[in-house]
Amino acid sequence: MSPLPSGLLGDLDPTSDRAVFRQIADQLREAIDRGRFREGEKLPSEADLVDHFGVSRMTVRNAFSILQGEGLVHAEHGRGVFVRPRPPVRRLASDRFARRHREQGKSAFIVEADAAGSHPTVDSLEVKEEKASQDISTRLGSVRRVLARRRRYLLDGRPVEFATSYLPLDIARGTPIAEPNPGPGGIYARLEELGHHLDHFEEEIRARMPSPAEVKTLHLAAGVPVIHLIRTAFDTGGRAVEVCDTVMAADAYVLSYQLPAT
Amino acid sequence: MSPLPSGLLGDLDPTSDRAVFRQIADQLREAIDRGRFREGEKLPSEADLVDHFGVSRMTVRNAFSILQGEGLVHAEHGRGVFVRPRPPVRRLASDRFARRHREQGKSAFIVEADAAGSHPTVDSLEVKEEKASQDISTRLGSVRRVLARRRRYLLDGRPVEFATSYLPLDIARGTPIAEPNPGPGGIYARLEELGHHLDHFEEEIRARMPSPAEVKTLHLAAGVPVIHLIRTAFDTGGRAVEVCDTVMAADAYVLSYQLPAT
DNA sequence: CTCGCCCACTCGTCTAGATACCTAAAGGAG
DNA sequence: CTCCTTTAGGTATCTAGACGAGTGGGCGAG
Repeated sequence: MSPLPSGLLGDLDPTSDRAVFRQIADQLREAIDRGRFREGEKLPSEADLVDHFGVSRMTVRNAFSILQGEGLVHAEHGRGVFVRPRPPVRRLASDRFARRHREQGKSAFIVEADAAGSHPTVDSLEVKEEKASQDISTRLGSVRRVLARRRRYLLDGRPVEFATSYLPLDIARGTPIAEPNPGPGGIYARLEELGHHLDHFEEEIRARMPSPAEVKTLHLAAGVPVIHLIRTAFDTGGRAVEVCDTVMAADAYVLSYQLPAT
Repeated sequence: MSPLPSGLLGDLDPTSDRAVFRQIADQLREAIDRGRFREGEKLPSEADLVDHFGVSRMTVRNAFSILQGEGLVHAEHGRGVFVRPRPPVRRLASDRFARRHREQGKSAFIVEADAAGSHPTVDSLEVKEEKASQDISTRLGSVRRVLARRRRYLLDGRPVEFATSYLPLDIARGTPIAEPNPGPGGIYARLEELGHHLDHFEEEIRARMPSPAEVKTLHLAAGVPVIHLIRTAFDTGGRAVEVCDTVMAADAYVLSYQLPAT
């Protein structure tokens, strides 16, 4: 219960219209922005702040809850509240599905993570046939049932992405694509071997807060949104041959695209 | 203080490990997902839920606070808590900067919004020379000062996007680009007229929770992330001629890109 | 020295109020 | 009829305290 170092945080302004817990949140936010507290560093405990500001504990907790919602800090039960470190991000370039990257033998995720010096893992593999949702059916051109390939990607043990690929049964059934491990180069390599020469991809990107299930699967901290990416692969005949639905921890990714100016 | 319609919400499970306020949040979330409460509809008041579940008010508020963080509901002081309606989204296609779209005379934003039947506005215009931040300087190739063009875009009165364009002074100073209204086709049209023939754009996309300033500028509800897009325009000589830093309300946008498979 | 236990510290959850302020509708004064 | 006041029903903020439970260090037993 050592008192706060004086000067670290200021006083409240009783004349202000701003609610006390917001003022406290503002002070902490500013201290973090100014680098007074570094990444991973422990903030003053709730009890410290109760003493320093002379408010009740709920008020302090309200302040912390604001900062958590902003993704600035995270609380650890029994330890304290910490400045949330910015994890290393994974950059996705727009040429990541270029044919030349498929010749290697490993999946794009593994190759890329190895190059970045991280330790990649893939788990939660599930491959099965199922009924297509309305949305997937529309994107694939009115198919009823699809082959679904689900998997989760981890970097250095941290889950960062959860993806499901959907393929029409007439394309995928009975091929290596329906196997848990589709072989070198991934399913895009298999699709081309099967005569579905890929022409282009379309990607749709949204960002939103995660559902409770996504929080669990991706071990998301409070205040971390997800990037929801839906990619459709088209063959040279203009047919949609695959839809991949991906949910990514937003703090782990930067997406990068090149657009022609023509 | 009319009692809740029975059957709308269930009971608590006292044997569950799950905290009471989470159980309440779960029930409300499920009721919303199942369509028991529609978009814009008012949820039971805090007092109703206090009575129904036999808990204290703080517990109910905690439950609401979870749902707010998920972007599912929003509270209106003195009115109630409402299911947050999903606003119409603006789709950004990857060909939105194609040269053919520039010949029209109006800015891309206006044309597109008119086509979608919304009422577009642009405000908060500011054009001035300033010192380049480290990041902007790097992207533009070590320039010290830049012309900054700031503006905010609104759809039907709702702010959806806040953007700043940065251009090297040797390109922009003294040209229509330095005017508040750069003329038909926007600054990309002017750049081409000035001999900077555009070759391609690079876009970097991140998603995160907004800063307090962004919440204010974009009138963001709780639980709405922002999409942060940084676009760099390159001329045919490979020089970066503009960087545009855009912050978008994530619930108002779907980004769409086409990637070649080659 | 090592292991296990205890205790201090810390956040998590919940209660039971009090006061403030906002909104909307009803009702009364003009 | 119009406008203002009242009032009921909402959320916003804050207090004071209780108990639960995870963490980690210190200390004593072996």
